[in-house]
Amino acid sequence: MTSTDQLKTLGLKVTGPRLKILALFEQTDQRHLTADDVYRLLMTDSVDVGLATVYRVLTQFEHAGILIRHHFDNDKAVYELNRGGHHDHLLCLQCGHVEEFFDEEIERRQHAIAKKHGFKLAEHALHLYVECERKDCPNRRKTSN
Amino acid sequence: MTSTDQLKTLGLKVTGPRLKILALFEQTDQRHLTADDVYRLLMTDSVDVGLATVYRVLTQFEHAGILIRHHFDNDKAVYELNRGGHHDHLLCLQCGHVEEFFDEEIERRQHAIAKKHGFKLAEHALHLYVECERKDCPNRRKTSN
DNA sequence: CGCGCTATGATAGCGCGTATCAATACCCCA
DNA sequence: TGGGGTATTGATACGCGCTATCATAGCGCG
Repeated sequence: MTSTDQLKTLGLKVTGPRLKILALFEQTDQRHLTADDVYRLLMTDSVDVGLATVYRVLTQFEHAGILIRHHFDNDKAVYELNRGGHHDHLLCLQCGHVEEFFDEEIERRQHAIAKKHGFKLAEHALHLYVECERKDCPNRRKTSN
Repeated sequence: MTSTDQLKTLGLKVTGPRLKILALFEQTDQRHLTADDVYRLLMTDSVDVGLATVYRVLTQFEHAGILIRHHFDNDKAVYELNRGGHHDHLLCLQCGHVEEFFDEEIERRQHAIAKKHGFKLAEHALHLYVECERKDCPNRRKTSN
């Protein structure tokens, strides 16, 4: 399915900015991008999109299920393409490197815990903050600045 | 140990605002307070403390280990008294009710996962967002507004 | 008690994100 | 294919949580 069809299917009008932003997430090797990252990357590609539009499109894509939003413990939200498989995140405190993982048992216990407390689990956030053992942390910073 | 001694031990000058804020956390039944919560509660007790001081004291207390700071998925940070036992949080999406839990097995697996990926676990955040089954959610909102 | 130095309070500033609103671009239909 | 109605865009003002600034106040040591 083309990006155009994808947007139509979701009931979103097919516009330049939306196509450009979607293409960006599909092409870049950066899995996790902030709104500002997106804005800058578009700029460097000489694609002229307003910052407000970037924010709007990102939230629309999130509601449409195309993107997933995360709030790692810094102040900016990051978005990643929703490829379907749920996972949690492991983040290096030194360099900001992000890695993904999934643990069946943890997922199971989360549901059990919620149930034990009399609630129904709706969603969860599990962030493991780690430190690279090496001083010269090999990973590049993920989010700019 | 008195609050005064506690502050001295930590190398913090014993001042009115610091004593008042510490007393607040020790007395209130609200385990999790935002900076604004603290500010308002002091106001209603006719204790005149500037908002800037509230923010400063909270971060000082956090660094000193008296308080623990959490960023639940809303925009404001909340603080709770550090009573020593580590725990994670379960939050009702409807009413903002906060409950605490601890799961030995999840803790264990978190360390194992970090290790498997070649990192050393420094800290973690695990938030379970749940929904009260009942429409008339019985729990009061925890953070004001 | 008095002095030095830190803490405080009022307020300006900052960063991320959202609301506003006129101008634009998409899409439908003739 | 082109015109018109409506959703989208972009520039910018605003909101909110929090921090920086700086003159004044108050803690505590001698």
